[in-house]
Amino acid sequence: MSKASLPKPTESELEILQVLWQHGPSTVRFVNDELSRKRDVGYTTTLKLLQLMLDKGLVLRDDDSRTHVYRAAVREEETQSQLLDRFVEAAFGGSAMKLVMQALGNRRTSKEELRQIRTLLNEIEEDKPETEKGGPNELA
Amino acid sequence: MSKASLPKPTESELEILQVLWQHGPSTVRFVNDELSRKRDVGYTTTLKLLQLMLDKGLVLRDDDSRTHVYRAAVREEETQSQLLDRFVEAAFGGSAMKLVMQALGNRRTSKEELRQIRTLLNEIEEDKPETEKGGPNELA
DNA sequence: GTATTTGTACGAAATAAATCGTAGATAAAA
DNA sequence: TTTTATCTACGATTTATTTCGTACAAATAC
Repeated sequence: MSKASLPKPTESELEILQVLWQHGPSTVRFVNDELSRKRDVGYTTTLKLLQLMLDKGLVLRDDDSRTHVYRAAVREEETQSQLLDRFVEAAFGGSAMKLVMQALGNRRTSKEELRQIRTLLNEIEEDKPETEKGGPNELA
Repeated sequence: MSKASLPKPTESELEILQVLWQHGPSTVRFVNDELSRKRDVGYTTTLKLLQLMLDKGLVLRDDDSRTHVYRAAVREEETQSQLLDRFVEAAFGGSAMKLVMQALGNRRTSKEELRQIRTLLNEIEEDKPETEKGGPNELA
């Protein structure tokens, strides 16, 4: 299995992955511009990060032209799921329920969102584990 | 506000906080024994960590007797909430909904847990925020 | 053609986190 | 009392992460 062998992205790397997930394959320049919208980052810092991520296998790149194009090598939901497991373990002592309750309790949730969750709950309860086999669910 | 000024605990520090939250005020020895159940940690490592956490204000200590007793200086739910915010931002691009959906979707959830969530959803919808005020909830 | 801009590579410094060893004090055991 | 165990303090090392400077190649502007 190659999945599990990929290293957990650091927080900075995650930021970059977010950009790639959201915008698709991008140049260093573009990624850096995106990151710069939030905080101050040097161009070569972003470049270096992407190079390290390439080494780690977190991204792939097309270097046919001088200006390289990077794209995510890991899937968003998979990565999130993996990080979520670690986070639940670290911060909530393994109780995903506690986390969900807090996430729901601590912020205002719209009617629509509540409806979505109810729908999901129903699906889970109806115990139809093979609704969309294989891949992660396509919700939200 | 002093709340927001407390630094975010690292992963190791969180492990220690979990012990203190779960067992109450504890000696270094006890904390270390607890941590050792999961992984290999040297006694002085745990000691040092607790000392650093004291500096940061994450724990308090009673050093009346030679064997110091440490206790959490931050509340569990507050800390979790704070970490949750950061995590949602970092890993889910700010979408708490995505996180909840994944947390629910990606693992087997018991009938009882589903019931609890439904109850919470009802409370949220009915807009009665004071069901069980004050104390930590007894869930999970 | 020369200068300027834009790009990659990569070493190295700055920062943060975790781990451990050793010293010295106190307490408990022998 | 002497020895052994337990405890705190704290410096130093290791490892991970982030950030940046400099060199140099290629493209673009003048």
